[in-house]
Amino acid sequence: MSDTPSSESAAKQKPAHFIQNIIKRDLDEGKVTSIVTRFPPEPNGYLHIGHAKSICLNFGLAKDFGGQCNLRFDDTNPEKESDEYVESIKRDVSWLGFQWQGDIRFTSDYFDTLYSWALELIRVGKAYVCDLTPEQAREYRGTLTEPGRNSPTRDRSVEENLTLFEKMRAGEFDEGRCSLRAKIDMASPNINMRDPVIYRIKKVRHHHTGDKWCVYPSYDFAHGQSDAIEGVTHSICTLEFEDHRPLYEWFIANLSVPATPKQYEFARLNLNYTVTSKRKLRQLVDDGHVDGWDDPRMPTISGMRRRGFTPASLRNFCERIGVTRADSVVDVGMLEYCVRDDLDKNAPRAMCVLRPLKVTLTNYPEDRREEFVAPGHPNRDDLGERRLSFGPSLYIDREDFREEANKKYKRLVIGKRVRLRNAYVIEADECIKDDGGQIIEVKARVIDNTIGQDPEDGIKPKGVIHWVSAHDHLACDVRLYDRLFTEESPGSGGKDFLESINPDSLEVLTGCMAEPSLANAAAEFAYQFEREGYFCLDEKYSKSGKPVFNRTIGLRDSWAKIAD
RNA sequence: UGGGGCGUAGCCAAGCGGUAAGGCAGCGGGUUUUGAUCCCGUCAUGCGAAGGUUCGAAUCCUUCCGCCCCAGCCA
Repeated sequence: MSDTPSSESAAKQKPAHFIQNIIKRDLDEGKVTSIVTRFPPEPNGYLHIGHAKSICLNFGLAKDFGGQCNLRFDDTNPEKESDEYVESIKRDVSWLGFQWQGDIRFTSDYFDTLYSWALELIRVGKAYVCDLTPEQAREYRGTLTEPGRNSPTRDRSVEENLTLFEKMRAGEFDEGRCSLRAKIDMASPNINMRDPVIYRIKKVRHHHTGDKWCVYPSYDFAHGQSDAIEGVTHSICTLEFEDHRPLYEWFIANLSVPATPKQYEFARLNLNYTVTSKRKLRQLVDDGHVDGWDDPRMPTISGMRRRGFTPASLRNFCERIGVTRADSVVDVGMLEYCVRDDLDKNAPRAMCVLRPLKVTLTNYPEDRREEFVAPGHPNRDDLGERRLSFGPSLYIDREDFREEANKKYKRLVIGKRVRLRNAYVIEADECIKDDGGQIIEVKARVIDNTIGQDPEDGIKPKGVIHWVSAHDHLACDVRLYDRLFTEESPGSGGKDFLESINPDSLEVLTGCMAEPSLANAAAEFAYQFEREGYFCLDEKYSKSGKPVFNRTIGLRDSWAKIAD
């Protein structure tokens, strides 16, 4: 019996955003009978959190409205593109949980059609071969406040243009020698309409078409027409393309395209303490500030995957931040919340001591061993249970012991008691220091009959700490990550963004000790190390028998505020 | 200083003439063998500003202010 009335769930539903409203209206009015969207990355780098927003939007819309979403590589500039990027993008989209409709598309698959459309434009006198060099073209274009001037070759005959363009295609001209331009309006207040270049010469091998072409269509000439070829109904891009929309529409109106897609723009994602420009991410990689595109500190999809972020958490994040036309900077804390939210619900629990401190139980027989059973998750029986072996010698975290402390400190203190998670309550008697005054061991006593119950004398411990036994644990390393930048907006105020790199964004802990069950950890599988945070195996640095764990994200820590 | 956009809490974001949803963060409290989770409460007499229209304005009008994008043969 379902007791969730649809009205109640409807009341809790997130309100539709402006693009969903546009689609609803188009469907209602019969402008389209079903929708087609597309995610169109250029394969010139790795995908990042900003792309995740676009992916979730485009694939999400198709799902919500029963339409389809294509994956199309917008590969019109062979100089920057490669198969390595194509492969990583395919992997990232799939990993995020989306499946594109049909085969993967490449804009380069449409080069023949695009070329014929260029000829079509020439034949109706709406495109011409321009002999201006790139530098001259810039001068002729005018400025933001001054109109441009017509190219000296703007009025060539159709025949001459056809001949010249064919020669361009045949490789008879050097790069930059000439270009094909749309004949629109050199005085337009919109600079994109001042006779934009639609074909340029690039004698570069293309990752997908090889050496077939030496002229390549520009983004503006390729994008809308490719949308039309695929039957895309709603072509969604970011705000900076807004000024290109009149041009997008001009091509659709002036060419014999099979459909009339419409372009809509939304605000790209910005996150504080993060950079999301391809140029900057590339620089972090190339200059060696990080371990590669998939460094766990990177906001790339591959970096976040290695870090231990889950597809569901990223999708949830994209859902929560909304889709609008207002420039905004989302607090990275929102992302962290989504990651914790998903991991808390799904990650099995385990104990791992990050900074070991030896504890000897003086009243526990030296040769005695016990086994305790602990739940895999405090409120999910389906996650099973694990076995913990207990003995007279243990390790706890250095942070969890103090010789003396005030009442706010709820961990182990001399003369006080603490609960060992899933095991006994113990009481500390003394600690031993080395010559440098460093505490190297704690002597403590087990309080009898405290498994699953409070001490019989009524003196209850205030806190609970995690532990591993000395005789049975797994040695491991742990890599702790902090935000990559120390400033909310790296590189703002004319500074170089590299100046605000956080020198402490990576802390490698060696000699950590985990409970034995962690020996079976697999990459991309999250655990909660109780009281520490969420962790997953790092595939790159782990070796058999010596795992390395990445801290995906720490637990929320209200003690940190009290401790200050 | 041309053109195109955008301004609702610390952050994100609903709202579309009927008297400011929700989430994150924060703060206070409760439960707890994780200082976690969970639960409860609290958080905009005001929507960039000033005028105007109206019984009534975040929503309509006017003016002003601020921020973002555009002068690649990049996307």
